Amino acid sequence: MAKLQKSIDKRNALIKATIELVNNNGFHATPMSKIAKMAKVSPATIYLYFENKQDLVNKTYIEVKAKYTDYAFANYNESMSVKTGFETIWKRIAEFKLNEYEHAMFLAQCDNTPMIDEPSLKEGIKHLQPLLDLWERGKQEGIIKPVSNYLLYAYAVSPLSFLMIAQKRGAFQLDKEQIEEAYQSAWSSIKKCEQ
Amino acid sequence: MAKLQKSIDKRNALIKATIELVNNNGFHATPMSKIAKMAKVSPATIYLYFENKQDLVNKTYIEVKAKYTDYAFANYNESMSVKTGFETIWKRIAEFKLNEYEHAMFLAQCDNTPMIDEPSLKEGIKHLQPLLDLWERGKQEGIIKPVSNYLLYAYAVSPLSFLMIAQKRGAFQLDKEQIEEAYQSAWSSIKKCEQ
DNA sequence: AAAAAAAGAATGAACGTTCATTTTTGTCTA
DNA sequence: TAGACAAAAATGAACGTTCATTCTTTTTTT
Repeated sequence: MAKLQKSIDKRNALIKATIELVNNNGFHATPMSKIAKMAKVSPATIYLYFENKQDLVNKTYIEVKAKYTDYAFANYNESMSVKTGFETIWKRIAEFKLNEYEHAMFLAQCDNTPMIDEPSLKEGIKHLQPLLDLWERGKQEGIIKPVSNYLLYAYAVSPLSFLMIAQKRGAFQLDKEQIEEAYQSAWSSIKKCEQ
Repeated sequence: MAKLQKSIDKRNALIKATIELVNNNGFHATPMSKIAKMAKVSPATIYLYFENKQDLVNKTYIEVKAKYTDYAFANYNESMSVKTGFETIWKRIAEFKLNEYEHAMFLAQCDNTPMIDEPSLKEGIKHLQPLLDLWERGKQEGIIKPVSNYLLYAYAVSPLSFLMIAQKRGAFQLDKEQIEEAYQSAWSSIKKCEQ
């Protein structure tokens, strides 16, 4: 067990270093040698855990995406009403983007860049399924606008990415009240009018 | 004039090649030699027009950003009402993101990556000023929600970036009706309630 | 024919990856 | 239980390649 434990620690250190360095310098400007140094490991050791640099960054993406969605759905269960369920998920997503912004920034970079290969991007999308299922239910119940889930996501969730980046750049600071207001705006955007 | 003309053509070809290659491969995977080849120019020639690779990509960013905002404000003038002005600008932004998506994708990558240096990012932001001015006027007139311009942008404009990327990835297709609906959603998000 | 622009080849540095070797871990034997 | 030994893990140095940039020469322009 000691052996396995040690390995997992190193793997985690490599993933952590990758996130931090890619966030600060971008994929192109983070050499394997720097990742190794930050993880306190020899460059050669990386290749015991990952096939190559692309594999390292793909796996990092998938792990961070899983972390994101675990976080988002932590307080949610399917017996909730559509409205409560959405509020629960949305607020967790907001919390993640604003508190765990190292991870959120990394995802934003991956999602706007040809950094990650297609299969890994596909893999990452799967994790959002519970939110899509909730919306489908909402549409059937006549509570949610009968439009594509892409539109719902764009209206209600994607603004949080913009706010996270503006906040991270120090442009302004979000407080509790603004988050509540942003939530109301998100819900208004996706709920069926005048129910 | 012939000399200058020729130079501008080459410069434009270099900028165009940079956009296309960075879009497809990312900054890290587009060597100067490929940019040169696509622009039908020797690698050494690039250095007659730009200081170095970073300068090339910075200048490309600023040019594309200027193109974006010129496009966005083309039909707008300050004598319009707040509501009409916003609709005019918003629809042009939508058009740009969906039709000129090569340029829009490039901007998205720049804005989510440490690819562009800080001064050039700052330079690029300036161009949005007319929209911010319009919002300030709207707040004074009691038409627009009295909240930070960052929030207004997040609610009303940033969803378009998400939709552009989804569309570009072939995930789904936006039609006229959905754009109109997205506009209504955007306007609802920023207008002061129940005026 | 001088000056400017452009070209291709050359250069040196940096990078991803691999190789040969050492260190650590875990197991088996006496 | 001590010690030997095989397997696994880890390492630092080395390799070959690629890249941004520069140098020298050629072509074009005026």
